[in-house]
Amino acid sequence: MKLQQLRYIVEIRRQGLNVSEAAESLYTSQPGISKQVRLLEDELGVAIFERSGKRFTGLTEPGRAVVEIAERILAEAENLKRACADFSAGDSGRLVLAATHTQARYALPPVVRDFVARHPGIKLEMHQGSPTQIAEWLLAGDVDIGIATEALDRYPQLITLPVRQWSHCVIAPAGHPVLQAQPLSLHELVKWPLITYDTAFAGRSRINQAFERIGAAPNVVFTALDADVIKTYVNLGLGLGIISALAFDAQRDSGLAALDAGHLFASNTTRLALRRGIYLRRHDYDLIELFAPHLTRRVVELTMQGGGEAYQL
Amino acid sequence: MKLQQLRYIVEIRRQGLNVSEAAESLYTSQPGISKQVRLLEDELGVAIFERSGKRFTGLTEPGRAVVEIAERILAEAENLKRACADFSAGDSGRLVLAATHTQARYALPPVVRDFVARHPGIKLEMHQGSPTQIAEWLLAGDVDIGIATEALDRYPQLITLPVRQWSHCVIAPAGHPVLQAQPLSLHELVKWPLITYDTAFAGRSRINQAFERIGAAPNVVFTALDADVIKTYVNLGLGLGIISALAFDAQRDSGLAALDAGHLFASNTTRLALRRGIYLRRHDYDLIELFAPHLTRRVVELTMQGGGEAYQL
DNA sequence: CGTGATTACGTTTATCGTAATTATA
DNA sequence: TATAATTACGATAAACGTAATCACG
Repeated sequence: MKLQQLRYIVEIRRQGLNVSEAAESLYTSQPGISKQVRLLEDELGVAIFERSGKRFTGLTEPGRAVVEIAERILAEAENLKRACADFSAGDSGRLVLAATHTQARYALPPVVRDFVARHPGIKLEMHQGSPTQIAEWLLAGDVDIGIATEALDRYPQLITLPVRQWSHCVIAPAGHPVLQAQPLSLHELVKWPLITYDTAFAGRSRINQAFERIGAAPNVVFTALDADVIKTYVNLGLGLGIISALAFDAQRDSGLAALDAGHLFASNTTRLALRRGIYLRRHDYDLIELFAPHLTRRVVELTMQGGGEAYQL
Repeated sequence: MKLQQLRYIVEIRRQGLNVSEAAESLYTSQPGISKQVRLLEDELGVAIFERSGKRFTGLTEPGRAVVEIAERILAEAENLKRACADFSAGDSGRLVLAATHTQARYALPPVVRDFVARHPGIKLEMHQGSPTQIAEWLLAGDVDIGIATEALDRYPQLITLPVRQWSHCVIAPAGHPVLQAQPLSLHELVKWPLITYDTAFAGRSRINQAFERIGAAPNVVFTALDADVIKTYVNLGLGLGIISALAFDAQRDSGLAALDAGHLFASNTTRLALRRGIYLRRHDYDLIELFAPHLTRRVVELTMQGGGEAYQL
């Protein structure tokens, strides 16, 4: 059994059981792959692929097991290279971060600033995306560290770690009558047109749940993907905004006033996600700890080997 | 990077950094290994072994990471072969079981009988040992499935699954005055000489805890590794026995009487242990389910991929 | 000096690519 | 008939073993 052979069978499956395409994507010849697959099947004593004549039509039952294990082996081989690159390259390399708007705009800037100051040799890349996009990027190996509030814990192939809890706030133009409401209630909110996040973003699910629980239908006139857009329309007087408390800054948002809404909507947990089983370099640990000081190297290691559910905020 | 090279470095470490011995144990030449190690180090760009001149004196820091990952890769490669052997050989092969006396003597016989009847082609091996021995065997890969009440959950490299709960009973020669005690109490027990398990066997720890909690010192005159020995001495009138309720059978143990002691000592959980990350064959699943019907293939798979702590009895 | 790693070198085997062949949709 | 896998074959390279060399204790 050779690592090369495992690469071949994994790639054949990835390319929809087309050996020719697998050969092309691996920059080798099609007969070479064909032969190695045969040799591997002979050595293992089982057929990996179902064939009708000469075409590959599927994976056999043992083939599914073999490919699954082969993928793990190749992933570990990648880890091995990463680990060595980590040691030999010292403070250089690339770190790819993916985050939602809320995180990228309001939570990460100081972290990124400190990180690049501390690791000038490392190329820090950052991609903004939706929670599900971030999860997909992580699974595909395009991204090292993902940060979001929603969705990440729904992927069993990802390890997630709690970063911090936050709640929502309601924003209104300065002088708006709702600012007199003491205390703020959901029944008060349903009287006004509302502007908030799109579904599956920044705790929108918790907002829906809260209104459902009291049986009232909020008048959501506009939804956006980020708090900046919401603020813009609140400023125009289109309605009240419900945004993450992280996103409001009294100084910068001078024309607006905010009311805490932590008692109205369930709180949210920002989560950091990693692909299960990946090798983390020293910089990865460093960035994680800069962002969430309680997520020390030790905590992260324990969570990764423990299966990913141990740590609680 | 070749699997062979990984085998070489892992074996060198296993043989105490002696390349010549590694070559011997792998039935190959010493210069061959030497060269491949060099090639691997060149490819990875890091030194794996520390050398003083030509002697290997230790692992470098990246070397430790490399060897650790290499071991995982090789373990997965073994799993791959096991998986294929499982499919191609059909109902044949070897299954090695390890259990403590209590389990081997009282819980496993019907399971073993049914298993060999159902899988006549499989060579079922059974080894009796102490809980820590069983754990070590599992870690070394000498044993497929381990069963014990103590110690197994203290090894993070093992996955453990709860099989069933059981409690202790007190046995006495027929006609012994303690049999009149209604209900049986710890204070009653301390009046008599006691015979029970050695430490670290069959829930002895729970027995100690119970007496400590009431601040009384039990008069343990004799300890044994198994209930059969204990019964023998109870029969001789040396004292009362405290044994697993599983181990008492009114018919076979005709000269003895038993009193339930479930209310005196905390109950124990028999656990089944597997090495983390191992590939389980169909027979492995079958034996597990025969022994513990609630541990279906699905439950075991979920526990293994979840990290080993999910399932509760 | 003896143990043990490296270097040198020749044999063998395996890998890969090109070209020809065969089978399926 | 076109697409795609297998077979055939030759060139290249990698792996391995033997023998000789070198370094440390």
